[in-house]
Amino acid sequence: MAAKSNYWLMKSEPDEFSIDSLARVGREPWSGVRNYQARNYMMKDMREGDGVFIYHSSTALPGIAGLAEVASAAYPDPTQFLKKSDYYDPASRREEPRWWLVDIAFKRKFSRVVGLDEIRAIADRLGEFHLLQRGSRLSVMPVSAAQWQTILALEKA
DNA sequence: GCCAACGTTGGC
DNA sequence: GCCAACGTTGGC
Repeated sequence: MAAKSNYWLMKSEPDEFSIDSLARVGREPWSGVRNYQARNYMMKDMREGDGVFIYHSSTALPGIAGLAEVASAAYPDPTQFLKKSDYYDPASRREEPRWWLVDIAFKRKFSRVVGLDEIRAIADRLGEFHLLQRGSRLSVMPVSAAQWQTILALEKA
């Protein structure tokens, strides 16, 4: 059996949904992912209790803003069936939903945002990391245990 | 606001 | 099945 990652990074634009939003609500369905690779990670590989870095994108200081954990098994993203939703997908059918998600629960806001520039500066210690790959756009990606620990230490640095 | 990179769509 | 056009992402 293939080893599953126990750690993840999930991107969000803080104007839409931030670590503070998550702290406020406590728990949130991670709706709106419309990329098959990102969906597959949520649908097939995530397990309840897995650790999640919450990453803020498209903002003045892009970087990791805090920690969450996977709080549910995967289930169909309800927004795909809502005609008024930005995430409505007319091609998806209830008998065979195309888009799946998991719930995410708030764990901790970082004392400071660990910036993308800082993470990039230690790229050689992190090894292969999708976030740092050229043209990276994936919004849900695996993080190795070593990367998880290294980035947690960076917060305190 | 710009633009490079990427995924998806659709004509053929 | 190819690939140009298009829309989106996301850092800068």
